[in-house]
Amino acid sequence: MPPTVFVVDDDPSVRKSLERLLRLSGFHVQTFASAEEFLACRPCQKPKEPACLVLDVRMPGISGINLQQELVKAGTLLPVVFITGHGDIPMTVQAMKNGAVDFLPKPFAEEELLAAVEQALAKAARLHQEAAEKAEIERRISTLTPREYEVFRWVITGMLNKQIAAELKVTEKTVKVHRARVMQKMQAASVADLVRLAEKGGISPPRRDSFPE
Amino acid sequence: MPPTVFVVDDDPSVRKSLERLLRLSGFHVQTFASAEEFLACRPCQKPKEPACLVLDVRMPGISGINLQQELVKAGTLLPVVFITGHGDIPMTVQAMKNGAVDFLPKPFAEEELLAAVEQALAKAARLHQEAAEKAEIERRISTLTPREYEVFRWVITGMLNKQIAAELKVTEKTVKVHRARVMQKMQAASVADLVRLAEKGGISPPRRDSFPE
DNA sequence: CGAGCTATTGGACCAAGGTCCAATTTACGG
DNA sequence: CCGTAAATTGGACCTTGGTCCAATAGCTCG
Repeated sequence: MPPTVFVVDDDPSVRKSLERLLRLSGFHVQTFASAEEFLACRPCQKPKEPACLVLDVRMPGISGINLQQELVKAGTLLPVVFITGHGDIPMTVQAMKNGAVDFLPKPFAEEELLAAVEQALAKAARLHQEAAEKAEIERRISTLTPREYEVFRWVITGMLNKQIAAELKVTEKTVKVHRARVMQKMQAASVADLVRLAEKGGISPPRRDSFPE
Repeated sequence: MPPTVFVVDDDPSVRKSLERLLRLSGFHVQTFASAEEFLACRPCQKPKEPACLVLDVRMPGISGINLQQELVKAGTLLPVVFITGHGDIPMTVQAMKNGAVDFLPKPFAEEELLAAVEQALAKAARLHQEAAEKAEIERRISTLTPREYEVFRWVITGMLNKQIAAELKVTEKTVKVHRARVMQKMQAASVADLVRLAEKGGISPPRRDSFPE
């Protein structure tokens, strides 16, 4: 199935020609006449397949820049390619700071847009991949009991079972049990794996209770 | 000691006023009349302290954009704040894609420039920190003998000594010795530490020789 | 050629990790 | 009030990892 390109532009003729161009290039296209209309389409903002957004900067109502900001704030991983007839430099800077893939002033060559869209879709694929991995890791973490989670965080600091036991004020035996469950649930074959999973999952090491020195 | 701000602009009056503004704001300032002049200053491109570059886009000879590109290619970690009198959107996009912190069309408010410079210096501090860490890790890795390096790469995959020994076609004993040296030289207290050092140092796991299945 | 570094291995020993068995206590929801 | 899940602990046993000792062989550099 071809990747989807969303197009948001208030000018019907632009929508029409963009849709035609993109379809002929093999993409699935969905157009919207305004930012509001796009926002109304919930599934569009968290597509299951990699997708990207071709967005007009200047539109009645919510501007393209504002729409992008909203999407970023919402954590939507939808790379944006801006097109504009009347853009200025501060606007461009803002858009790029917010992670836009490209910012094309009209008129632009068709190849320019297509290149930008390709790049945006490539980025979308990367983001999707990373998000999926992170989600899977977080899913596994969510199956840990509170105690197991504690042990998990200590283990990835490289501490010995004995030390962790002292930290949690339990016996080494208990730590071993929890630790084994953590390895199982996280599907890690070694401490090395566990450390990598923790890094990707953004797990911070705990701060110690006791001060040995 | 205050951080340094490099200023490159062909207009003497701009240099003068920028230098004055930045000095009054507490920065150490060094000005250049052209990209060539800046490039001639070798130490400026790899400063020991965090620094940043305020750069005019349009200049005779090498343009600001090209200078930035050269610096990026050379791996210089010098955040750039662009200023320009006659910039256009494609130029802005290019500059931002190359990692510019900001792109200010003249005339701009003094506060705008100062804010951008502050941000650039903050970024410089981060980059410096990261580069220093990476350099230190690479220094440690460079002290490893070839064999130790091999063992290092296998250890961080989480393999057992026995398995590594089979992989290298030596006895488990030998692996233990190398492994101990690796831990020493890398200054790692645990496998968890070692894995993190490897990640930061960009060490890739080796591909296996033998196929157990 | 001898000095020094590297790679290799052996033995002995202890500490630590992992696993199988089973058990008790606590807390929460139906 | 009972069943389930979580947390805790014990014992026995084996595998691994880490460390101390010492030794041999190949190699390169003065």
